[in-house]
Amino acid sequence: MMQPILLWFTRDLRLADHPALDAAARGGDPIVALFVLDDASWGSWARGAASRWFLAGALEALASDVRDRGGRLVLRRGRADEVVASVARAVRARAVFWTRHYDPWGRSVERRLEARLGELGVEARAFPGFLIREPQEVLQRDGEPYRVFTPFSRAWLAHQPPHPPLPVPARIAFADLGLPSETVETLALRPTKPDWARGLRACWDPSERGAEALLERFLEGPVWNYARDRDFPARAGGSRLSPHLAIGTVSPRRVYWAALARAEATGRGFPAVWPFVRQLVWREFAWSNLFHFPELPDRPLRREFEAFPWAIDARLLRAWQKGRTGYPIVDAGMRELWTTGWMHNRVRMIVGSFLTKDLRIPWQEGERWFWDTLVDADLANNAMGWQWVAGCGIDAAPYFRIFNPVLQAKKFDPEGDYVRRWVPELARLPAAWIHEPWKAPPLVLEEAGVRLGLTYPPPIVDHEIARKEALDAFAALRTG
DNA sequence: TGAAATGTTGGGGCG
DNA sequence: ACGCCCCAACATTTC
Repeated sequence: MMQPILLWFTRDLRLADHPALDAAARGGDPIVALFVLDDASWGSWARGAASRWFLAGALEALASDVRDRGGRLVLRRGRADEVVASVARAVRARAVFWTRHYDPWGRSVERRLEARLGELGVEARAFPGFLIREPQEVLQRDGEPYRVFTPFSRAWLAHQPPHPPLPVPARIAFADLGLPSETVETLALRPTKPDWARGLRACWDPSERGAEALLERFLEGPVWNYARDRDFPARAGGSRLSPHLAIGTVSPRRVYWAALARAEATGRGFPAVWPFVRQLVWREFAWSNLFHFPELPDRPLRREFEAFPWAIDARLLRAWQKGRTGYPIVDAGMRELWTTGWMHNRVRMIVGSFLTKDLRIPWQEGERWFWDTLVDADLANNAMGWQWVAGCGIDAAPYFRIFNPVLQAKKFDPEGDYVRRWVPELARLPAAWIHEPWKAPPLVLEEAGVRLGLTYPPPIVDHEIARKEALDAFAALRTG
């Protein structure tokens, strides 16, 4: 038998627009498909629970696609560099191909792997595919990375248009060499004793086909109203592709091209899809940030924030996590997250501001919670988002930008539909009071069946006071 | 990808 | 008729 190519799947669990797979298939060599569940190399940033659930489904779907082509997706756990090298040796691979990482942990795994493969005399080739552009491509004139989104996006757009996405290779010679393999079950990616994944199953199809369906649905209509609808959490204005982009069941380039092609085909042109494409560029910006500032997930990029007087309070943190803060829009968001593994982006900003400014709990606590509970948990997006909302990032909201949860709710959930959906104990309150039930007249509360402190908590902090305290804390930071 | 505080303007009530 | 005041509406500044 010809020497196979070992295809190490990472966050690229798809067949379409997969440069490493395409290159491997092109030569006609047999391809051994391998996925390694490696928690150790990522340390405290090993995948969280919700994204493990999503991963399980994506692996099953990919395994099925590989099986349909005569092969078998080999599943292993352990240090990826060790496992990949040992499988490469066992199958006498000619080469190992994979999709490149951009986070510091993945990059060091790759460096160790390259060294091991070098010793074995096996070719090692890393391909793009996780991002549309490489982070090294989009730099300022002086070679420094951009620190502000707008100029980054301008420069990003000014580059040559990306290549069109690659189709699924017509012929892929996936091999089944009878290698020992875990199963998706033995990898224990899904919850068992308390099965909290019911809401996730109802929401997501974690497969390449699921991603394709979402993309098609989105481009059939919602994309044209994206700019108008995206900020209203009760509307289905977004694509919901984020978990697929995080795990690679769709490529960002495919999404980008599909949007542009649809704009073209319907005679609308680029501006019609820019608000949506812009979100893809934000993702590129986040990964550029992480690539150039590898401490992004753990340390504030504005170092003075190391000295910020946080107010750590486990009781308040738990109330936030459980969606029992007494601020309906915050609680709705946190419960949507818990139930579905996803939260509307506008609401992510509101709950983030509430945690870091109103409760003055360190942004890393929020980042951790999101990391564990989001199906779309993405190291760069998550870290950048939390640093942004806390005011310590490089293109961050100024420290004094404190969201008022009631005003935000009235503005972006004017009828209260979002709150009604996720905080059912308030569902019968009229829109006038639903975002601040503590101000509602007793009779209104009674008619809606709301008993503050019993059926729904009173606010755990007073926003007016918390806001002033946060500003004082920031002032203390500035004067040193 | 804010919100609150403060300043300005102009219409209208009223002595 | 006039000046004064109030205050809503809007703009600007500040946090």
